[in-house]
Amino acid sequence: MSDDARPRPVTRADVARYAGVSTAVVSYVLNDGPKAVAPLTKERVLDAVRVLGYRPNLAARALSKGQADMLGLLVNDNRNPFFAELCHALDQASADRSRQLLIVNSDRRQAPTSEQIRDLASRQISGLIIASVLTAGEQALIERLGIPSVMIGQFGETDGLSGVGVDFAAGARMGVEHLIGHGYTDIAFIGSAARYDPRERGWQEALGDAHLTPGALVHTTFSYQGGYDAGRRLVERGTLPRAVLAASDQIAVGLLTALREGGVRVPEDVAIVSFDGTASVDFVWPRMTTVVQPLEQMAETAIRAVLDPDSVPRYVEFATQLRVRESCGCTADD
Amino acid sequence: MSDDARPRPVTRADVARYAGVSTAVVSYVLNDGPKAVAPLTKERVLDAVRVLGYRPNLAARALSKGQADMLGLLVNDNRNPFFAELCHALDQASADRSRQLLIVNSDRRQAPTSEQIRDLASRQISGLIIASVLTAGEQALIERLGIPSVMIGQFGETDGLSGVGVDFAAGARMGVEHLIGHGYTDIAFIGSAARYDPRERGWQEALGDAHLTPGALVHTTFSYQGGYDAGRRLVERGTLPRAVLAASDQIAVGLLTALREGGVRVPEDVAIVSFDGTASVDFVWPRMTTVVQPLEQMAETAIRAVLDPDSVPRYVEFATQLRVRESCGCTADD
DNA sequence: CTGAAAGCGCTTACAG
DNA sequence: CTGAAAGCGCTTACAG
Repeated sequence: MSDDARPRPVTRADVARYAGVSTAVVSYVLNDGPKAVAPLTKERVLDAVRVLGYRPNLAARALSKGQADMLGLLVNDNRNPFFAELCHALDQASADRSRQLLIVNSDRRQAPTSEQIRDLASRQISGLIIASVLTAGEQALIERLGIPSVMIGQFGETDGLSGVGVDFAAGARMGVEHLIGHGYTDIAFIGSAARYDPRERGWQEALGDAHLTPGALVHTTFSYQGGYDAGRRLVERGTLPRAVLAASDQIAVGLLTALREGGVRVPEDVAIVSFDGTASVDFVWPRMTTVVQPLEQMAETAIRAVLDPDSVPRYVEFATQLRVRESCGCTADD
Repeated sequence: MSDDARPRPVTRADVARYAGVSTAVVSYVLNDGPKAVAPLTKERVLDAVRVLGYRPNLAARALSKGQADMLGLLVNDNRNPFFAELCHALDQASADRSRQLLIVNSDRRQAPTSEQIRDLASRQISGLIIASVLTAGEQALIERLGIPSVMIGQFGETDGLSGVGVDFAAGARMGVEHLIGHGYTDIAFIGSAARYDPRERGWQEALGDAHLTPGALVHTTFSYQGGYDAGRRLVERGTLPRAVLAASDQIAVGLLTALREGGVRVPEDVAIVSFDGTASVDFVWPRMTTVVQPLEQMAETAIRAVLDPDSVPRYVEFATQLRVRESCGCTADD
């Protein structure tokens, strides 16, 4: 229905008139403050609200309070399965706190991130969650605007902003140690070189502790295509590692495709452990053993960090968990 | 940075004072109307805006205009790859029209869809895009609220609301005809029974036209798990079809996993064509031949339908396109 | 072409 | 415990 004839909406004044009180009292009732209201008056007001089907105009409320009940989320691309799950978890966590999440893809055409940040600010958002990599200038802008904000899923602490993440290095160690437990000694790492990745360090350390020499180190992009390209390179090189730790599920899936295409069997020829624990890798074949990030908890913590900063440490790091499937060489009934 | 000390923001009054004009003139300049402004005055205002770094308070604007520059999107679960791509396309199309998209997952805990619709309305959204199945009551609510709205990606026309979709039946026919072209005669369909699916009809018709008897018809849910379950059933039954049309990419991926797990080769034993054309199925092995929905065009049209209803027919149906890969039996260099 | 002013629907300090 | 009133930052009909 594309009819523009909106019915005149019920306003607070209507409710006040119906209940025989002032609009202030209606506010006191609806907001549970800042003044107390006599029980009977309260009943009358709630009744009026019910009868008239009243809903506060949230734009008016936002103007009046100088703050909307919306939270911004900056994400590079919501289609990436990991970030899709993160968006979903954050949306749920926001809703649990009666906030609407404004998801902004920072890969939008012709929209510099700094513009998007300013736009969110002009919408009076009461907090900002950042799930994409920012420049120093963008971080400074956020601080200048004074928006409570938190980075989620990034590496380690960031000077200006508070953050929620996982112990990437420990997670990677866990993955590599599992591969070592299978008896593999030639274990490669496929990840990104864009920034220093603690997963790479975890891989190295686990191998060092086991007195193994590091296998191939392949740098690529965080995408299916990146994993695929890395896999092709390994296949063409002719010397395949016995096992691989992939820095993300997407890389692992691309790798898997390249290996199969090259006639390489997984896990018989090359075993894989990936990172993230998205649902999608439970439906590839062989099913992927993966280091799981606790997204729900991370999301819940991030929302709290933004709405109630003092209740959360400046940097919160969660532990990961290994979800064992078949890509590592375990069998379904291990 | 979780500091709540927001700097006092620059308001329209500041700009007016700096430029030596009234706030009305500032509005005329910024909104290009409704009154004309002398070129020199305009320059002075724009200068003031630049110097002061002024950004309009969008909550105030929304209150004043009775309409926010935001569009709502109702989607069942943004993690589903197809809907993730749809969200992304709609986000981009909204941004192209200077609107912010408010994505609402209708699978939120304890949040009836009708409440979510009312909530969006109270935020003064100027339009609603619906990518999930609504009850009659929910549709009626939307009409009652008078929000311009459009359904996207659903089956055929819906009485009340306008819509944008694809010709599902023709797409399915195209997929089945491709399989027939490979010489397969035993072609199954895996889809959902929740509502009548035109893809099922397209499958039947294509077979009928080729004088083939329909293969197995398997009803399941639209998910990886649904496809997996359907695949297991086929494998356990022992009589595999020679080819399958899957009603969605997710179903196809789940099916693929179940088949491989059962030692069935794709496409040598069972060929698959799927529906949707999401990016993810280009990175399974074998890569999936799929019927592609033109999401960008659909998204752009849906946004237009909501912002400028008269420029778009009440129901717009796009054609699909076959993306040929290897799961159907074609070889990489076909 | 420009401005003074009312109004959008809330919140909240202030007074009673 | 309740209310009259100012104010949030815009837009826009009205007057000049």
